[in-house]
Amino acid sequence: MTNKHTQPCSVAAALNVFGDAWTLRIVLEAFYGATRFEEFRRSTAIAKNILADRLRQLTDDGILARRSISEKGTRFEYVLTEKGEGLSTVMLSIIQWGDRWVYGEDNKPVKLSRVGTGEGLPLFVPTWRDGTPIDRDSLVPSPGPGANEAIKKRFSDE
Amino acid sequence: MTNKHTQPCSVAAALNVFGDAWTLRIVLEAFYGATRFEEFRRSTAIAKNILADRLRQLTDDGILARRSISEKGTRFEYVLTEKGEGLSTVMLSIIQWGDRWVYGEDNKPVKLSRVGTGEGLPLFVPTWRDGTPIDRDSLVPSPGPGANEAIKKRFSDE
DNA sequence: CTCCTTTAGTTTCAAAACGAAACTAAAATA
DNA sequence: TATTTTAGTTTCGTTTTGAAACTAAAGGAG
Repeated sequence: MTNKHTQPCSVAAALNVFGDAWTLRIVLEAFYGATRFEEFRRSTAIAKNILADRLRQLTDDGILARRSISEKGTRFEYVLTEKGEGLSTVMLSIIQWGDRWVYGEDNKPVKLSRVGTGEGLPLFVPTWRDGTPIDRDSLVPSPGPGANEAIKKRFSDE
Repeated sequence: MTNKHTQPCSVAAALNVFGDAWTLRIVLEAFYGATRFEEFRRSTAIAKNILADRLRQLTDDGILARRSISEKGTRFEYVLTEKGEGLSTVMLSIIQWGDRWVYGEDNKPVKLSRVGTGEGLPLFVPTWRDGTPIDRDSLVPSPGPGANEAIKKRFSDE
């Protein structure tokens, strides 16, 4: 990812990390437990050169950590860092959106449940502290502590 | 997006819709209230040909609806459909991840608050019904109602 | 009504990214 | 020891991107 986005915006910054066709797919497989190069390749059917590149990016960006497995080996495992685990909310909301809007609730390809209980993944809806769902028109953006002049100008009056 | 992903997977399907550098950035601006071509272009600094293409995709994919404004005009507005509004959870979790892991909580460029009260956007964490946060190792994937043979084979025993 | 600016694009063309296939080399397995 | 698997890299044609120039209609100013 060649730092395409330069504007101060968390979504832009996030897209510099995973704004492409494969990165989040790889992260999903890591969530499902994949750790090895061939594991990622088989489960996603991504081309090997692209996979190698993305794993390098993800490692550079601190989402995955690459650890040598078996002394003096050319074998490695890729494991999610804390920053990578932090993407779980993003992953889960994408899964729920795809289930609902692409496949439909009763046609979803994969079901996620809780180990032990078997309880299904509950649909989650972000809410305000009083429990009201956060919808678009209850939200107002304003310059944050790290805003630059452009952001201040843009969000001060509108 | 040339339906790059063919596997039955909600994340793969979602990436066919927004797995690129710009689409979610455009959707964010729509959330912030942008409706017009030039509005999207100014706020994102995207190239015009790319913007035109992405707006077309988003319209084709049912995320935005393109509506003529002012009779017999070549002026249009792009508004989020219900499917597009459905991405709000995804948008919010990306924003929170970027705030936390790219900029840092006390350096975020944009602050989101509730209209009226001014209440800040609460950090949201998906939980099981008993309130336990959903973490990676409490989750187990299994074939869903729309699973094909490949999915069944993959998730039945592991 | 006329000129100027804004909006909403399309076209062109060079540069960058993608991806299939072949190739490499070490390690694990039979 | 031979074969297969793993983890890549290299090559090269195809696709996508993006900056810049170009169109053409609509809106606004005087």
